[in-house]
Amino acid sequence: MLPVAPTVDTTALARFFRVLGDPTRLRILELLQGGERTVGEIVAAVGQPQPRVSTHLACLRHCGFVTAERRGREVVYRPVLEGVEEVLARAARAMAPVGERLATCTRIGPEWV
Amino acid sequence: MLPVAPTVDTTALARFFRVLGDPTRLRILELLQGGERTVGEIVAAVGQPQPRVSTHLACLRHCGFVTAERRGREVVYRPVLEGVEEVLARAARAMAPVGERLATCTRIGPEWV
DNA sequence: TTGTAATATCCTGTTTTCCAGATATGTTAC
DNA sequence: GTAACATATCTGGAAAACAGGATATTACAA
Repeated sequence: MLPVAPTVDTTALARFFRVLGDPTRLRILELLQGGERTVGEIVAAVGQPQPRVSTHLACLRHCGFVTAERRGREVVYRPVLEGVEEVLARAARAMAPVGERLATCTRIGPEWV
Repeated sequence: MLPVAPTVDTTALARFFRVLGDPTRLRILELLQGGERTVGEIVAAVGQPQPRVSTHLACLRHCGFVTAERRGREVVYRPVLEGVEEVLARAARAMAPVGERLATCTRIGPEWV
């Protein structure tokens, strides 16, 4: 079997999934699906230190998942990438049968449970 | 705003996305959507060293994305997790507007382009 | 201007993940 | 049994990603 060219840009797609591959970023995206939120609200909602949340927001921003708008001394975040909600929903459903395994599987390399 | 409990198990979901967050694993999954394949075929198709492919296959196996069946001296892999195909398709579409950015964004941490 | 609130960035150490290559296991043929 | 083939695992090392905390930036108020 000859090497096969990927049907989509797997590099970009993998990176897309990697952005989604962090619990905090996922929670932020979920939260923003409820409408725009200030950083302060997001920090309070995910219950993690502000610098960390800010870094994750920067990631989502740079990768084009969300946009930020300054309003006075606050900054409001809002989702911009269409279809992400759908991806999350489908993934949550697809994952269900292996949820247990994924939750306990702490590593991706060897030392698999 | 009070801390909000995640609507889904974000830890497991994040890990799910992490499994998808590698180009080689993505290519393997795509390939397997065309039906079952032996390891040899997969190695040839993705054009990467056999031990590496084997490790990625182990990951997909342990996480419940695929199953393996020994047939003589070969091992045949086959997808088992329903809905993954759909997730990949939706993600590929959702990603399109930011594909460029994701492709050039080599890091997730600082040093953003 | 000085202070304070809101947010962003930088620095450092640790963990996770990946790769490369060597080697082990299992299967069939001779 | 031994050789050849197919696949899996192990080892070490490099790099990416993450956490924690200090610090910088921006905007507003007194």
